[in-house]
Amino acid sequence: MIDFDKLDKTIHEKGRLSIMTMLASRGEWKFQELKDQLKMSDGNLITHLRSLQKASYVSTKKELKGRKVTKYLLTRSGKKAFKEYLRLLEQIVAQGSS
Amino acid sequence: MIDFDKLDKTIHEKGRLSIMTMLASRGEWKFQELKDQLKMSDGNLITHLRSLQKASYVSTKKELKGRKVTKYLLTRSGKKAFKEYLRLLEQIVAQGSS
DNA sequence: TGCATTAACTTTGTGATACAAAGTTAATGC
DNA sequence: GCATTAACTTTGTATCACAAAGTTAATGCA
Repeated sequence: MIDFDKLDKTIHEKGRLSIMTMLASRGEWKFQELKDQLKMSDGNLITHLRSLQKASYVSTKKELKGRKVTKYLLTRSGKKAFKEYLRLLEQIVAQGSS
Repeated sequence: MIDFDKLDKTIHEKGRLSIMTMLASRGEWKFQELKDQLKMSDGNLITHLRSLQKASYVSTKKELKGRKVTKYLLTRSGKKAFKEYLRLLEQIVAQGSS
């Protein structure tokens, strides 16, 4: 049986899962880009980003030239945790398709 | 981009996802079996089962002979919804592994 | 016959949290 | 100096996961 206890709750939430998926598929995303793509409110998006940062899954890069811009990206441990999470998804897919 | 809005919230919760995965992998499960496997409290388990029933994803079969026993199984639309959910998981895995 | 046991619930309470709306700060360009 | 914009923070609400304890009805045994 699949060990559902291992399913990372920080990642397994629609909003954060979508963020993680985006960050995993392409290196860096601006706050505005994430907001546009995911159609989240500022407050909701930043809150999710904060909890991902708190979990050390996501870090930021500030652009100093020009307008204030913050870019978000996965940390090493964020990549690792997401990979592990995907492993579980694969197991679920395999189990469910049997 | 993956359409995360389509991600079925009724299924996408750890407890209910584990129930759905079990029901998808084998036809029928007794309440007690689910409880033992998933290590959930009575209250928590039945609540999740209820919401799955409310969504018409799960139905029951009562055994009349002997001790009171309730068996749970996926409905046709439960199978369909789960299949659709798995399709999305596959997309996430594909996207995340790229 | 009645009592303990068990399955399958229901009820209740609590704590966590997703989400939106509105306000704040600081920098830019006109 | 004033409007605009990005990136926040704060606040409030509604939902909901989960546990604990209580309820009901049936069984099997003393």
